[in-house]
Amino acid sequence: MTFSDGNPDPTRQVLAWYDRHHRDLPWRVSPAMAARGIRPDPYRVWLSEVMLQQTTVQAVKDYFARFTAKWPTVTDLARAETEEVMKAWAGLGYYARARNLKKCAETVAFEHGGRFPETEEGLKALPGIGDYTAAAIAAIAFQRQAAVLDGNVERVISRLHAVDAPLPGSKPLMRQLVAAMTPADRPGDFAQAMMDLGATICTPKRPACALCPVNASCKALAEHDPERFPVKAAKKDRPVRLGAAFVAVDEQDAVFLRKRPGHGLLGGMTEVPGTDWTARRDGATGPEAAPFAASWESCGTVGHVFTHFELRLTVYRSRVGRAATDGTGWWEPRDTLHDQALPTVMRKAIGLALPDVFAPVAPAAARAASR
DNA sequence: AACTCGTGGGA
DNA sequence: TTCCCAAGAGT
Repeated sequence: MTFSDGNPDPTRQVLAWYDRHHRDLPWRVSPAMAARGIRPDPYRVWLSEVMLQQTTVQAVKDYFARFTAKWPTVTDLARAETEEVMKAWAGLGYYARARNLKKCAETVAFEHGGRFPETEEGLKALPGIGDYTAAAIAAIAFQRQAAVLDGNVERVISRLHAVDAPLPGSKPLMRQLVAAMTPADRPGDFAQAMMDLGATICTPKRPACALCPVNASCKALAEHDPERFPVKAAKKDRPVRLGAAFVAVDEQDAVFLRKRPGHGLLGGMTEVPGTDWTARRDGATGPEAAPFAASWESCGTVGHVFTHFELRLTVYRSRVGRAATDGTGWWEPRDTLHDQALPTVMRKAIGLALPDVFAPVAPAAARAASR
């Protein structure tokens, strides 16, 4: 089949490329299996899609394996303790995803009889499932002709059509362009093909256009500057915030931990006591800011980069009796410390205070941050 | 519509 | 070193 301009149908070119060059991923049903009518488990599709939100395939693989081993079905996950889910998610980031994951599992298990809705609209009504994830599950798990638009597809589409309008404003246009390409017969394979193409060929820098199945149709390549796309709005600067963290250790090497509020930054995760993180350079980051009196000893500073600010956290350590602490937390034995729902920044802080508990994380970055 | 929300890896 | 960014969602 050819179009009037003489180029092959880009949709079929993309699918044919996917048949040969698709990535093998733990949550994926290969195109050969899909052709034989094998359908992926909607639970595994959903879990992988949520984990992959703004997160690399490499980072997701281990977490996906642990989650599916521990909770093989959505009902298993729905019955789990929320704290156990937060512990299993610790280190993956964007912790609202874990809270919504649990809520979504409960809704599916207890209000939908353990089955996921099969339409985009039904899926999007669930917590943690937005435009992209709803379309991806509908297409991949339920063979619905849904237009799947993620960062990879945005790059491929914006280059194919040389979309000059900047993201995110150009998203509706791009969704329309994807919808026009999405086939009725293999919508799930097509979505995954476009994402694989964006991840392996149509890359942000130095795309391998010579290997691209749709290079003959690509307007950006014809203009000799594919890297110009997608055009994006200017990003804001990342301010620095300062704070202090206090690692209290008792006679048995247990560490005093607290639970953060269930919403906002690192919501629902575990922490060591500390100050607020403020932009003020004259803010209290010394031992006088500690939640309880002790002979606090400075351990140095850890740096940590969040999405919209950079943190420099001064870390203090003290050996204290259990009676010295307030009632806002608990004492966690050092043997079970690494199983807690501690986000990476807290592991860095504890690692600086107690190098034999957590290996110091990213020492180079920590040194840079302390300057 | 513009902010908030993590982390690690690659160039 | 610094920057970018990776299968985005919620508010």
